[in-house]
Amino acid sequence: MQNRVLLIEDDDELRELLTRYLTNQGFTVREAANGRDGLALAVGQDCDIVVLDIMLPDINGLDVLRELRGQTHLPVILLTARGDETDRIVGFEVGADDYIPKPCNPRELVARLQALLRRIAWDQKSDVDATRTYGDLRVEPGQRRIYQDDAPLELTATEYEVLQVLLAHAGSVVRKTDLMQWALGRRLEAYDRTLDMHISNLRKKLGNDDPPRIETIRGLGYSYRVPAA
Amino acid sequence: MQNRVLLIEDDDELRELLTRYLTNQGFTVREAANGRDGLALAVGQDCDIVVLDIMLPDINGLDVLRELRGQTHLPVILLTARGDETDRIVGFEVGADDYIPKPCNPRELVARLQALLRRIAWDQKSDVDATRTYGDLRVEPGQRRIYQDDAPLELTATEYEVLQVLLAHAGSVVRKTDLMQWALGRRLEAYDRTLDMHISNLRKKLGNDDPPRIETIRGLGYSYRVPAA
DNA sequence: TTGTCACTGTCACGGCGTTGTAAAGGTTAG
DNA sequence: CTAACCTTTACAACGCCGTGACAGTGACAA
Repeated sequence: MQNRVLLIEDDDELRELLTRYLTNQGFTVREAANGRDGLALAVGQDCDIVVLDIMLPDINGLDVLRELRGQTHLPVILLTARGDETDRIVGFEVGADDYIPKPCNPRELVARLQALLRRIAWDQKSDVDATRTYGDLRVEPGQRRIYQDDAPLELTATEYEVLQVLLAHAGSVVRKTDLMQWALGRRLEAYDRTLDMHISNLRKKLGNDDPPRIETIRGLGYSYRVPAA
Repeated sequence: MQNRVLLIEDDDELRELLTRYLTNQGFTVREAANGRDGLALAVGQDCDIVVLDIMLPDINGLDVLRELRGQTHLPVILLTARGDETDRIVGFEVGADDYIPKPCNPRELVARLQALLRRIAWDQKSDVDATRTYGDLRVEPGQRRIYQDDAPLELTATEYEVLQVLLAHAGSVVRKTDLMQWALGRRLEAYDRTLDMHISNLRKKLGNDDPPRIETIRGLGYSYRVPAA
């Protein structure tokens, strides 16, 4: 895909350098030497991403960004003088996606451009397909459900968390103290039998196989073993 | 929206410092002190964004990222030693969204976290103006109406918002706190039963089917399930 | 082997927090 | 004023977590 970059930068030398580099890297580059022209090109929608210098002769770069954000959510990377922390924070607040201090390394600029474009491409596809399978179990994080052979298990919120953590560590041991922290969100205190109960209930709901799916490692914790395929 | 950060960092001191800061800023933080645990927590999908140190005791942070990218497109911000250009470029190539040199300024970390989360929210909301259909329901954002089998539902303004949000996330769980923020535009306070009432009224207007179209996920929120085609 | 002890499995119950819903109260628009 | 609608109040029902008790089990030493 040929990506189109709008480069808003008043320093002719730097602008031409970057244009050459970006073109070499396979981008189509449009150039503007001041804020007014840049804005006009940006709202023209003929680009996929904007690289915007903060120091501009006419309008301040942050004002350009503000104006732009009133109309679009076009991705914007700011160029600014190194160390100017105020500009940086304000830039993010106004709606910049990224920030690179000048003098900027062209390779880093390209890397950040590509990262941002990739992020947008990912986001526009549905990403809730992050389902994981462990033998006959299937975790659907979006639905917060776990299926066993396509039949949903009737788990409580805590049981889901516990089983999900065990599955994520399938094959290796999860210490009780970690399991407590990750699934229940609190420390394991002495004489606290809560976890044992959840494990017991989970085993019941998973069917009390032999050997058990949730294996006890005495004195340590538990381990989920995926049944032989 | 209550954002959940997964922080993978082996330096206990830095990790606790960042956790405290992020929590203060309104994030929910989960912690992992090594790559293996971090990976397991990340695929659990109980977080919205990952902050990942490159220097880890067990698995290299870049390998963690590679592994993660095999399964999800979860946004990832890398923490790495200042000036290590190789790591930086490789990091982006492997699929990182952003990069912050250590020692990192917590304010900058928060600014970048928010910029990235905002970008994702923008990208995913791109089609709110288009008419969408979910089974026998059809959302017409232009008219602010929802049709059931071509007959308009008599919804109040708030009911429309609530149902529209649930439909936009059809099939997955919408947490009550998010639903409140997105549909009612304010935070969910304790003992606030407003949402429950709107859900109750919506269920009545949608016809109290069995199984219910709007499913309750106790302790979490609601989920609209599209009736079997 | 036998006894001890700490750890684990699980039953049953209590209590608290969450949810559903009716009805009343308050607010806003026409 | 009236009507529509959002919010609050109140209460009932339920689900789920955590606890105490007791039995079972493995580890270890004598």
